[in-house]
Amino acid sequence: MDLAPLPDIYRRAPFAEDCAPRRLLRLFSGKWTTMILHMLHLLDGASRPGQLQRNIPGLSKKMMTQTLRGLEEMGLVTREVLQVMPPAVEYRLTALGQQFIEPLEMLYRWGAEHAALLDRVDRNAAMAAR
Amino acid sequence: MDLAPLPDIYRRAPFAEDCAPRRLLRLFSGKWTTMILHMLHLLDGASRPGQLQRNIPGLSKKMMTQTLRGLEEMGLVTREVLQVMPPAVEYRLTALGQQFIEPLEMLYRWGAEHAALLDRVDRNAAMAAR
DNA sequence: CTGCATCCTGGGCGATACTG
DNA sequence: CAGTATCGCCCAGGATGCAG
Repeated sequence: MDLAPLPDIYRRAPFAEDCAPRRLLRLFSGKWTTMILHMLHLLDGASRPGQLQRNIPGLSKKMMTQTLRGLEEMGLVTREVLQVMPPAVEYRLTALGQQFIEPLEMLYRWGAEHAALLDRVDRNAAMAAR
Repeated sequence: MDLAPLPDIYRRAPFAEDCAPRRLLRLFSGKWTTMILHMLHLLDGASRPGQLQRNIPGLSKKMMTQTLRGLEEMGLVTREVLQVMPPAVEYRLTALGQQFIEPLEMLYRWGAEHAALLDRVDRNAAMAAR
C-alpha cells in the first residue's frame, strides 16, 4: 500500500477526540449503516425498501428505517415517495453519499480478499475460549 | 480507486450473515479496537499501557485492558510482562495483527484526507436537528 | 505502573403488533 | 408495501475503588 506523508494532525499524538478518522468511525459505527450504504451502491444508487431489506439478511424493517432516517439527516440519502397504490418509496444515494462509498468499497474488498486472515482470527478466538 | 473484479460472494445478493466484509466489520466494531491497533502501529508495533492510553484521549484503563484482552485472544496482540519493579508490561502487534493495519490505515487516511466531507455531514445533521 | 472487581446507566437493537 | 409505536433486553462502556 502507498503510504505517502499526511498532514500532522493525522500522526500527531494525542489522537484528538474529534479528529477526522474518529469522526469517520463514528459515522460508520451503526451495525447497518455501512451495509445499507454499500447495498444502495450495489443497486446502482437507488432502491426501494423491500429490495434493500431482502438483500441484507438480518436487517429488520425497524432498523432499516431508523438507519435510513439517520442517513437522510446527514444528507447521504434521499427519500422519495411515489404517489401510487400500494405506496412505493425510493431511497437514493446523494452525491455526498456516493463519496462515502469509496472507503466502504475499500474496506469490503479488503475483507473479501483477506477472508483467510479472518479465519485465523476466529480460530484463535475459538481456541482461547476453551 | 481500482475496482477490479472480485469473487462472486462479494457481489452476490443476499449478503450472507457471515460473509467476509461483515466479519471484518464485527472485528472492528468495538469503540476502541481500531484506535488501539492503529496506535500500536504508530508506536512501531509495541507499547506499554500507559503510553498507549496517553495517546488515545478518552480511553479508560478498563476499556483499554478489556479491548487488549480481546485482541490477545484473537492473536492480534501479545502481552509480555517484564519482571521489574514497578511492574512493566509491553503489548506488541503480532504478525497477524500487523496485517490488519493495512485496512485501518486506508480508512484513517481516507478520513483525514476527506475531512471536508465529514464537515458537510455534520453541518447537514445540525441543520436537520432543528 | 498495571490490572481486576464492582456497580450502574444509556441506548443500540430486536421482536411484535398495528396503521394506511 | 412502507412505516410507526411499544416493550424490553442486553451489553458496551464509563466511574470508582482496591490490589500486586
